Amino acid sequence: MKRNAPTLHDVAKAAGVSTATVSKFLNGAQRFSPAVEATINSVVAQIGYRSNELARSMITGETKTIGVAILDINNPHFTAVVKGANRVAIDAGYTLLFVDTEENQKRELQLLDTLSRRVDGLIISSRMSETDIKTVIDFGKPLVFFGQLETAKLVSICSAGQQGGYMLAQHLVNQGCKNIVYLGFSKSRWDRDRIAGVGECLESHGLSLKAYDAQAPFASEGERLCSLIMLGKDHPDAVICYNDLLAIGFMKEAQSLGFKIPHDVAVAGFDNVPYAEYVSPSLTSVNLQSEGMGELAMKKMLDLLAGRPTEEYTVLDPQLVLRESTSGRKRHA
Amino acid sequence: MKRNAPTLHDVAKAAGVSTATVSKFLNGAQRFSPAVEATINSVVAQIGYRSNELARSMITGETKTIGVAILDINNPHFTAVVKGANRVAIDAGYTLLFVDTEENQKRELQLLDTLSRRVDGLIISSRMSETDIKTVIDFGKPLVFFGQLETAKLVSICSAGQQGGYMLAQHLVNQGCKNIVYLGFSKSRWDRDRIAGVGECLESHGLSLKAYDAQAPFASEGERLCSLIMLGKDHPDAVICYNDLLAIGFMKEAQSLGFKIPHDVAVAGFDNVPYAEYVSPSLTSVNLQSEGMGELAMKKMLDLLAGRPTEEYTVLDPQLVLRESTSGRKRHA
DNA sequence: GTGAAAGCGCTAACAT
DNA sequence: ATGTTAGCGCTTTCAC
Repeated sequence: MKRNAPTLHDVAKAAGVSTATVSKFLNGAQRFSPAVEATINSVVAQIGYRSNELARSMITGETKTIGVAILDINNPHFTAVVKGANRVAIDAGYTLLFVDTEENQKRELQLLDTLSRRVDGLIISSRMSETDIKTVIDFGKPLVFFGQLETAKLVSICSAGQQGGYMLAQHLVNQGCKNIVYLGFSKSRWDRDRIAGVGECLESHGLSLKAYDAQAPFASEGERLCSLIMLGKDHPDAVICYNDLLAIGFMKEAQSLGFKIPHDVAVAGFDNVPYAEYVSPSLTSVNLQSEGMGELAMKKMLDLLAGRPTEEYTVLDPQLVLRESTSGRKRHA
Repeated sequence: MKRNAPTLHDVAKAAGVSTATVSKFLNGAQRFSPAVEATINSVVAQIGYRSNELARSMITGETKTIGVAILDINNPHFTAVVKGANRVAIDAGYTLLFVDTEENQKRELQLLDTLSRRVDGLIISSRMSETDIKTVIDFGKPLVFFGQLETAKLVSICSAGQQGGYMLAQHLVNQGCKNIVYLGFSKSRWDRDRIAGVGECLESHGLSLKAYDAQAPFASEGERLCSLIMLGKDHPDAVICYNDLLAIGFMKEAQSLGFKIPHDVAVAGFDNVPYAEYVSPSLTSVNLQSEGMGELAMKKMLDLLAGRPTEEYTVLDPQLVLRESTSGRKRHA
């Protein structure tokens, strides 16, 4: 364990050449005589020289690193996004650095600030205001954002939540459901789209929609709100949740309360998290292509970095994934 | 969107003072006359100056950032570790940077190398060889490792997997199970401990243990291996899985095959992931304190960074979390 | 209190 | 093919 790491200078001196030579050679910017190259190589190996990336980045202005800010690393939707982005980044020779912004929403801007200085670009999922987003834009780094902004104009990606909501509602109506409620999470940027789609569909069938609002998109909130939703007079025959986590919690509690799913109440969510398949009954969900969103975000980032043109606003298609919680039939293979 | 960010120099010039003054003031290293301070403040606000952390870090040698390498961000165990570490880091004024090493095990060393150059310390969860770990140690950054190493001497943390295994086995024996198998994941550093604990307990009861090995610690592997385990002659009456994910997959498939859990076969796992509570039947698990591990790792890192003494090797106590998959009774509140 | 000047470790013209 | 020389933006003695 070295205390003072060897510098380019040390290598140059030991190899009897100039720092410029060592620098160029090590960066593959230029070839040198075999003798020189060999000497440099051996010296590097000998003294265990490793370039100081900080100094290097300072000059080149490049870190070969992309920052990804996610809301909650415990949420499978976000981890899937990260997985997708990571894969693309690695293939392109970039490293992904993540920060989890949930634990400290107050410091989110500061966190992004810190992150932005260490990376070449930022991929952000956030609930912050458009004003704050403007601040982030002013950090001056290429930016890819999840979700559509009203005022700010930037590269962004989203899933067609409205269509997803419509699909889900249509499916439930087809199953004979008449009294459908939406268990939402209004703090999220996506909530509005989803409920709008559901509402639009129901309206077209002459049905009305009642909505509840969760404080957090967690299973525990689904559990908490279940009795409120199910133990009033004429309980709903279907519940569409803002996400799968809420739905999973809701299902558990509903079953504890003695309801049969989907017989007494059908339940569905959004995100198609892996666990949707493993709960009982398995959960019908709208696949929003979480991983695909991550991949796409990273691809757009690479476009931005390379100065290639990239579509400003991309919408991914949702897909209904039918399972037992709304069908009662054997789920599709 | 600024192209060239303003520098300390710009601030100094605009404020009519020297760069040294601005630097010292902004870092709170020294007080100046009210007039000067006010001018600097207003100039900074005006031109939107932000310190270049790269340049700063280059000199101070500090980044106020800790790198965390995790095996798979999709695994709830690891995300919990991250959550715990993140909380402690933020409270101490540090930022956490994560990398997911799964996608590219071949490049893991390189990834850690890249990461190590940008952070003050490294917290690592890895399956790499002790030789490779030596290389990481030579990066010269403070290091906290999850898991005990045989040769390398470094600050590390682990859960008492052996005790956890013993507890689980004892519990199943108490429930009357006689034919217990272990569905392991031998590539993991923890697998050996867990099976050892299980084996030790069974041996003390004159029972033998059969073991299977998964290729990955995922639910899909649990599903895949289920028929192999359950459809031979005299199937086991209890299956202890390396982790909850395997157990969840196994349970789903076992139920598809017509087995009742825990009546026909009891199932248990390790990690106590959030979803263990939401599957049916709910899954008995050994709580390894994932979040606590993350917190502790970060605390040790802070000790290291501050030059405080810290226990070299810490073992966290496991706790059996009893649920329906092994008890048949109503689960504990 | 305030500033001049010397670097941190590296890259990038521009020589030679 | 190799070296010289400026910095990058910042901190930090050490003067005044």
